[in-house]
Amino acid sequence: MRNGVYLMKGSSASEPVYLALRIAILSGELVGDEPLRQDEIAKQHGISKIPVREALRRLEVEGLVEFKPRRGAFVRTVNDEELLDLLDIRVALETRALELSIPNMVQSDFTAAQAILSAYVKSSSQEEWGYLNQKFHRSILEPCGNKRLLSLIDDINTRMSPLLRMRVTSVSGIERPSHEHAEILEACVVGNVSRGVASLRKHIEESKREVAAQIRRDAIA
Amino acid sequence: MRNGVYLMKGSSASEPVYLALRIAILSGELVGDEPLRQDEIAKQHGISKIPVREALRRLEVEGLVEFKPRRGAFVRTVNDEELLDLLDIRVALETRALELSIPNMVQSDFTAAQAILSAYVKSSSQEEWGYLNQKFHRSILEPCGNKRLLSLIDDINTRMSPLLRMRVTSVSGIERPSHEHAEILEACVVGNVSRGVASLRKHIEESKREVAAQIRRDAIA
DNA sequence: GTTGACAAAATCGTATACGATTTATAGTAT
DNA sequence: ATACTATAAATCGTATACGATTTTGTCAAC
Repeated sequence: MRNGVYLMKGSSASEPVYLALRIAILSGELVGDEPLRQDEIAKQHGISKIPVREALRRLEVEGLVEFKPRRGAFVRTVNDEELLDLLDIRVALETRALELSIPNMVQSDFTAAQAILSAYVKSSSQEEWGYLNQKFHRSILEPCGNKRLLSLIDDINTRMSPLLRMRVTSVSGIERPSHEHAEILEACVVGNVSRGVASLRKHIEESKREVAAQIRRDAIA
Repeated sequence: MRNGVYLMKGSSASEPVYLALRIAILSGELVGDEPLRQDEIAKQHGISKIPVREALRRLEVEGLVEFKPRRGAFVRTVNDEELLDLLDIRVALETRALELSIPNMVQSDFTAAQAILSAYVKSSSQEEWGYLNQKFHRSILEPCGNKRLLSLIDDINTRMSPLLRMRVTSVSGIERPSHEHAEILEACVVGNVSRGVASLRKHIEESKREVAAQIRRDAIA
């Protein structure tokens, strides 16, 4: 637009593209190794390549996109090994967060968490299940008071979500995790840090084993 | 360069700028809230603003740089609160890594770690101390076999280093950490996971308390 | 039908150009 | 001197332009 609007009001044409691409990748709309054509994306958003490239560079750091020299950007394919690695990182971060969180929890935290669990058992769709699951975890970790820790946990979950979607159609049903969630919350209520942490750790490690088993079976089939 | 070299061989003019800026910030050469003038940086590297901006966007995601709308990029000032938050994250990540690492450790890992400890007690400068400290931690965590966990630990340490440089001139001398390091390694050698993890946790938490105490004192003075 | 070579098209990465906005400067009024 | 405009300079963010590289398409040779 040599003549016309030169800039947005709030400045930054890259921000909307960044968010749009991020969602497209995380939702699974854009999948493995798909090339991200800069001109095309630019045209879709009615802008030039420059802010598109900035958005892609940001996604690169987040691990969602990969740049290959002179070949442009691609949706990053993450393998099973990475999924298991990320689950171990989750164990580390979430157990620490819960440890810091429990001493800070108050009555309203318990009721909020309990409400999510109630919705959880009633949930039907796979999608809703995953959403509530994440929400429950967040609800018991939020009181930890460490913002960077919480945002790091979110990052890891974000990175995992496309992987999990591919992997776990129905990893382990709803029975086990549901029971484990109740156990964790129970420990929080009575303020038993070590028991809560142990339960959470077992919960995530069990999920990891389930995923590992599924990967093993897939490898054979 | 309308006439002349249009592109690098290995492609990506942003990479060198990215690395240079990263080092400049982490080394403390560029400090708090300093504006990062795009044209100036571009000229220094003999390139245009475009790759400079891409480098800055990458650093933004890493938390080393902050963009203010229409005002450009600034070196991000990190406060004491963030330093303490990062230390808690370190506890989470390193204890988990050690837990996974100990069962994998072999004789050569022990001797390598011991060698670093020996150099450690002989080290004179503050700088060397910090370097060996980080190296010791890495040496006992590396066998964990989780690449993303290790690189996340590196990231966190990277983020902390400018903060620590400002904060800790000599947090706690060399006596305590040196003793604790030996204790951790001892547990690794005998393969006692829970004792090793407990020692490492105590070690980092003690450091955190030292830093917290220093911050408290500084606030008064 | 496959292979190889070459030309055309697509795509990348970045230099340059330029409107918009912010920051610095100068001049005027209080 | 201080405060307040008005104007100039600096700086930002991005559209456009273009050389370099990669990919695709064509066609002849085998």
